[in-house]
This record gives sequence, structure tokens and C-alpha cells, in this order.
Amino acid sequence: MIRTNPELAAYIHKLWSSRDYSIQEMDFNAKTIIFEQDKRYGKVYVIREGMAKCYISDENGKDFIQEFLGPGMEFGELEVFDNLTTICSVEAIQNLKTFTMSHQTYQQLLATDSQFNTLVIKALANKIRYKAPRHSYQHSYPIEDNLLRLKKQFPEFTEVIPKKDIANYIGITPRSLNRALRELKDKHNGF
Amino acid sequence: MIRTNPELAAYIHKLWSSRDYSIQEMDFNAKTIIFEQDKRYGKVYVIREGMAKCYISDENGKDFIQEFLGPGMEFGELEVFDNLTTICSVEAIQNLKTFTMSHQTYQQLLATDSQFNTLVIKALANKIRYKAPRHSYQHSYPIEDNLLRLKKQFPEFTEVIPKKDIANYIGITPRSLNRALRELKDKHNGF
DNA sequence: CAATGTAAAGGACATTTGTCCCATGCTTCA
DNA sequence: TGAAGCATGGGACAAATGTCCTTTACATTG
Repeated sequence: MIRTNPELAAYIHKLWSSRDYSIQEMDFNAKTIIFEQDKRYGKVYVIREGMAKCYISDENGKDFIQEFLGPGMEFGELEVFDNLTTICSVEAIQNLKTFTMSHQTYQQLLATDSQFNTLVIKALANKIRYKAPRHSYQHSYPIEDNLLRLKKQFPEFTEVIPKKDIANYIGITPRSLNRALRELKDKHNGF
Repeated sequence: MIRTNPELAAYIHKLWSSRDYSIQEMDFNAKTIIFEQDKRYGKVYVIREGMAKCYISDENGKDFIQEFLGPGMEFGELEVFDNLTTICSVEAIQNLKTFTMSHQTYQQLLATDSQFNTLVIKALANKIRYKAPRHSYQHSYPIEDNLLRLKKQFPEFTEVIPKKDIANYIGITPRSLNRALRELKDKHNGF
């Protein structure tokens, strides 16, 4: 549920300390909105510490959370090549420490550092591999099963992540989430 | 709804005709299952002609279609690096013509041909960019809106793609699809 | 040619989920 | 400190969707 990428985190840290490329540290307070959907930005970020949410809002103001991003996860990388607008907003849930670099630096790294290139391709592939079954599962199983699954993956999620965000992650309303949580408490007792 | 990638299609064709790399043509009849979910394969495919569906099945036998793949779309690429099992099954909907190469050749190409490398990264990024809003939209809007949207993107979809597949793509049952189609016919008249 | 299988359409009912409320407790802030 | 705002929890009802079943038409095959 909260995605991480230790390998990339370590590598970026190494690149940053080498000072061979223009990579900066940049920190954000909780609730800071770093990317706003449909806007254009020139930077790529990699999370060092903390957690952010990446979400899509529709015209009715409903949010749909794509991923919770933890250490080593990057964002802004999908827009590097064609200088596209973002598809997601990104907001810090906890205080966030990141490394950041320009599109230009990112492309330069991709072109010259084959290890970085491989790590980025793997990261992209993993985002796809992860997304597919998640949405599939959420459609085919009742809410309670989804909650049990999350609980298994990340036991403290109900404490760390606000209810509204959990609901938006599963793609349901807070009301339905509450109903499901109550029934889990009644049944399995100990949720 | 049916994804294509003309740029990659053209480039692979060029690579194939150059004979510099070991790339083969391989064709499949409609309904052939090319990849079975959770198995391991050693090849990457790029579609030349025809259409395939890429889908996840759950234990109850329900399918969830991820993408309809048209010319220029690749599959099997996500498993190249760590020799992972597939997350999706892939089945030809129409007779399918592909180019195919081994994982080894694919990695060699990524490492030595920077234009290929860039095309692949873009293709991965586009898969992600495309997936996110689709699932989000499907959750937040009524079925009828989703159908109108598909109709706009690809007017003949109801003729080309079997009903069951359309339902599995939207993530609903054929029954619900029929209901929605009927109401669209009654209202907008001309669906 | 009969037989079997499969896609499509839809009726009837059950279930799930959403919508719209209201109430409570906690935090924030002027 | 009082007011406003927000997260949480849940009742009552409405709407959307699924389940189960039956029918029809058409294709495939022994």
C-alpha cells in the first residue's frame, strides 16, 4: 500500500553525495501540495523520507488516490520527455524530504548513467506491475476483503493514514468504509 | 481504448529489416493465448497488426481487462529484468502479427541503442499515464458516461469487441452493461 | 442434420454502495 | 475561550449493480 524503492533511494543518495550532477535536497511540510494535476513542472523528485499521496481529482471534487509514496519513490518522471502536464496531484502526508533535479539533469542521467537508466526502467515497470492487480482486485472483491488485505500488507494503516484517504484509495466513500470497518470489528474482532 | 504506438512500431520494423538483431516475426490465430498469467516466459512481443487483450483473472474466474493492445504495443517487457512471472494473460482477439525477441536481445537493445531505450521508457511512462485516469474515471462516473466516453474514443467498439470483453474492461458484469446500453439507446437514441 | 456450445438480451430479486443527514469530539485560531 | 472547521461515526433511505435464471439466435462440430 505504501510503495518504496530502496534501491533507487540508495542510488540517488550516492549520486547526490558525489556532486557530479545537479541534485538538490528539498523538504516540504505535511499537507504541502507539490504537484497540482494538469499543470506543467520542470522537476523530478525522489523521496528520501516521509510519505506523500499521489491522487487524481475529478470535476466533482472526488479524489482517487493512486499510490502512497514512500522512500525511493519518484514522481514527476512521467512528464520528462514530452514536457506533458501532470496526471496526478502530489501532496505530502507527513513532513517530506526529497531529492530533486531538473528534467534536463534527469535526461542527462538517463543517457549517461546506465545503472540509473536500468533503475528507472525497473521503477516504471514496477509501477505498472503494481497498479494492474490492485485495481482489478478492488473491483472483484468486497470492501472487507480489501481491508483485510491492506491490514496484512501494512497493519497500522488505519492509524497512519486518514480515513478519507483510505476511502479514496480503495475508491469508495467514507460511509462505506465505516460500514465495512464496523462489520470487520464485529466479526473478526480485533481490526 | 485500443492502445497503439506507431513510433515504436516503425522503429521495431526498421530494426527487424536491418537484421542487426535477432528479431523474428511470429503470428497467432484469433483466440490464441500467448501469455498465461503467473507463468514465466523469455520473450518480448511487439504487435505489428491485429489486436490482443491483456487481462487479469481472479480465483473466481472473473477477468479484468487491462488494455486492448494494437499495433506498436509491446507485452512481456515488464518481466525482462528480474525474470518475473507475468501479471496478465494475453490473448489474441483478432489474428495477430508480431515481432518477437528474447529477453537477452531486448536488454542488449536497451543497453546499446539509445533511441530504442528512449522509446521503451516513453512507452512505459505512457502505460502508467493512461492507466491512472482510466480506473479513476471508471470509479467515479456512472456506467453510461463510461460508455459514451468509449464511443467517442472508438465509435465501432461495440461491433469489434465482444460484449463480455467490454464488460470486463469497464469492470462490470455483462448484465449491467446490457442495462446501460439499453438505456442509452432509449435516451440518446443512436448508440 | 442433430447436438452442443456460446453470445446476447433481459426479468425478478437481493445485495451493495452511495447520498443525505445529524451528532460528537477534537483541533485551531483569532 | 468561544467559534469555526474538520475528522469520525452512523441512521434511513435511494440508487446502482450483481446474481440467478430463462430465452433466443447463431455458429461449430461430430
